[in-house]
Amino acid sequence: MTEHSKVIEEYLLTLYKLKRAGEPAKAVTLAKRLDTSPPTVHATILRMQRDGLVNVTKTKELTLTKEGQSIAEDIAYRHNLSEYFLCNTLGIPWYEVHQHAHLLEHAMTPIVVEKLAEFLGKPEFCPHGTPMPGTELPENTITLMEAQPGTTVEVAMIGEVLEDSVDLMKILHEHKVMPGKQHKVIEKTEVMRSILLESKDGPSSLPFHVAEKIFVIEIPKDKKRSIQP
Amino acid sequence: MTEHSKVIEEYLLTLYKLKRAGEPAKAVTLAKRLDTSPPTVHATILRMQRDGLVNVTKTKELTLTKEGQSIAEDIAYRHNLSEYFLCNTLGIPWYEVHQHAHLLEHAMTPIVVEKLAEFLGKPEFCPHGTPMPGTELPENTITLMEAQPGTTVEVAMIGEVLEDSVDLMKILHEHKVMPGKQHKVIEKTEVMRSILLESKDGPSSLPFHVAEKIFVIEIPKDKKRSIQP
DNA sequence: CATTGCTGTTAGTATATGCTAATTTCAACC
DNA sequence: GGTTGAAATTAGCATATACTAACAGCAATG
Repeated sequence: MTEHSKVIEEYLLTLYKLKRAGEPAKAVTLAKRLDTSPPTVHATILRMQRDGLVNVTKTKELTLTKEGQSIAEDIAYRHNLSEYFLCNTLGIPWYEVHQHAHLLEHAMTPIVVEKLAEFLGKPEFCPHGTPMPGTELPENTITLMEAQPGTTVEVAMIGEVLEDSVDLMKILHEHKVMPGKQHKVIEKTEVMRSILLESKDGPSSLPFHVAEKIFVIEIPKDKKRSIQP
Repeated sequence: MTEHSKVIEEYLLTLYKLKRAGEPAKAVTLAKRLDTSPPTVHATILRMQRDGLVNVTKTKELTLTKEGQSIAEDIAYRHNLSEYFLCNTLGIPWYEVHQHAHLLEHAMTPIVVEKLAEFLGKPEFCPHGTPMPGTELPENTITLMEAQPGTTVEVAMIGEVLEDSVDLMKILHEHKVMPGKQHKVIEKTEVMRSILLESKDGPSSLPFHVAEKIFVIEIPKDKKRSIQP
């Protein structure tokens, strides 16, 4: 497990997240996510292949090798741990921590990771609800898109894709669409392509493409507010 | 104050530390400290000149520009703050924190720096006793080389040059030659080129080249143990 | 004054990372 | 089957960072 450059670590992490989200792990997707040109991505992938980090299938799908996977999980862990620290220890708002963690994740030695994890009490989820590698979301987790109008749901995780837009994150925050909060699904309107929610903090409207990336757990009616005070 | 690469930040920090230590800020020195070849240093300095970070005098001395100085102080602050955090919050031994901070110092956004400083209570010294930029050691600080046999001194700072050798740092730790600890100067032998110390934890012998980099404060006889329990 | 030796500099390379423009490939669609 | 369009790739280039080998400059020393 040699050390790799920041760039390579970014590629690995992005591939890892794409796979997690069930999105196609192709070169174009990487290019879009990383905001780099396709030729650059191409060249970088060649180096990663050479170094045994990824494989390319006949259909041009990118798959992480054992080693690539292992490194990616490591980076994801450092990222989530950093976010947890920034939010819970330093008090940086949960919707802002992503960008800061983005730098820290490449600058932590194994000892720092270990000591930080101990200090934080070995958290299993980052402030956006993303489980650390090795941990999973509850079985009954669905996306907000799949939630039926009339039901009440508790937010479990804000999809990582959404984290890139601080503006959007801030709005989610203002509407208390955040892990642990409960919302009632009012309606899903195809015309507006958005979902209307209501919580004790007021109503919210989320476009479909956002709702797709928000993961929730349906709360049985008789257990409502069991978690949320 | 544009962002600069890790490499450039390293050069700036090294120049800053050289100047602090009163050592010649020349290209060769940089090459040795950074363990890179002279041609590489040469080329990098050209870029730094181009970018308004350093000036080169006729005698080939390197001086930081206003901007270079300002960035260097920033990095030094991030470094010292990181060390303080790693040592006091995470419990990593003081003689090991340098290497870890070396990575973190380039990965902290201004907000993280600010929040971390608040969290730590705005410390003024790192675990090695190095003052944060803007803070100074007491006026009466001398090097251990200058301390007279027979006097008792309290360690104020372990020179940053020494931090690079973990082995040496560990020995200093084992002999309790660390900030805040008091030692009696027994003798300074020219033949052995070393200084003999004694503290309640036992005797120590430090070679001159190390003693030169250890900064102490002479403790008046009647005030001995006023600080150390 | 000439030699020695450190320091700085030039020349020549290499690699990682980035770009644009142009070309190829390939599947999907008419 | 041929066309079209997205995706991949190639060509050509630029910059930052590294190296070794070779050479230049200059001060100290004999």
